Amino acid sequence: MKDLVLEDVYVYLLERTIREIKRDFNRRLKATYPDLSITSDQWVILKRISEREALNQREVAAVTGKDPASITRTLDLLAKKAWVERQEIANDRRAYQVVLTDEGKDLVERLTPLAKETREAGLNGIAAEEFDQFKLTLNKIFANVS
Amino acid sequence: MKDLVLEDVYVYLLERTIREIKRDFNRRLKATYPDLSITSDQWVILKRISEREALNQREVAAVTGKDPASITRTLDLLAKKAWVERQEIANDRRAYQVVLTDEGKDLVERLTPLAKETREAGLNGIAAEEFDQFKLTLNKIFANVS
DNA sequence: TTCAAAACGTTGATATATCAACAAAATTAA
DNA sequence: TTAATTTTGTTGATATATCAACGTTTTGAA
Repeated sequence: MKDLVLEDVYVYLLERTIREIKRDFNRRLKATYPDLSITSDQWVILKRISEREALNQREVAAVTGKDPASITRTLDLLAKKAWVERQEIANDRRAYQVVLTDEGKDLVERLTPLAKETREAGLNGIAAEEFDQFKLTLNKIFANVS
Repeated sequence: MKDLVLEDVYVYLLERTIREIKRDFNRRLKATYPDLSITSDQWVILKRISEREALNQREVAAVTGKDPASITRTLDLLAKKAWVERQEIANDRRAYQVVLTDEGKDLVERLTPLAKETREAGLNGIAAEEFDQFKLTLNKIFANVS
């Protein structure tokens, strides 16, 4: 096989981009809230929960694109920090309803602008059509390998 | 902030795509070599080493886009499997030269077609110009957040 | 209704990522 | 040359990903 230039290995490009996006978010976080200890993965979960009325852990996994096992463990951490609660569901004793505490809601309020900044910084100089095309290709790749 | 449709959250799109690419590779691996135990991260490291004459761990980290600490640990695993060796460097006692064993070289030979398949499967139906544009945008995002 | 199958969440094992702290060695500056 | 700085790799702590196995509960089919 002919060797691929590193920059043609798109898994590499994808991974390094994600890594930097997360770092960028962490930098902004630390700059604004130096004492707040939250990872970008935890943030995504909190944010997604905040956007729904009610959802169980399987649904949290679905809307974040994460594994149910990871969700279990991360929710443990988030619950320990008192940002989320697991509530029993009347008609299904297998599942929990996951909700934000008041503190969790407050946190989401405060951090949402940072997340927005991170997003906009990443998309700086990229027109809407270009971004649309980008998502299109990305989704093609996703569909191809799924 | 106006809510983002999940499919507009590009970190989510990027992550799920990477996840599926890795899964796809694992599926092909298991189908062809059911008893071979190697992760896609380990594979990338082996492959990159195979492409160079000589490199130390810091350089392995660089060409794979990974953290030196991760490289240390993954090389431990690869060495235990006798696919790589750390060789002393004459004029620098801090560093190791990382090389493939014969077994490692053989493995790379055997798995390279699978990697190629995975790559081509992912890019199926995506023209060269479209892929170029995709990389362009991806690199813009990377540059923006770096 | 009963029983098999599916759904939901948890846990264990293993691999990896990240960051900080560290030791040893090499390099640079004074 | 000596001393400060940088480089290289390792280790520890913590978080997350993945997959399999599992217990409990619910659902669906016979």
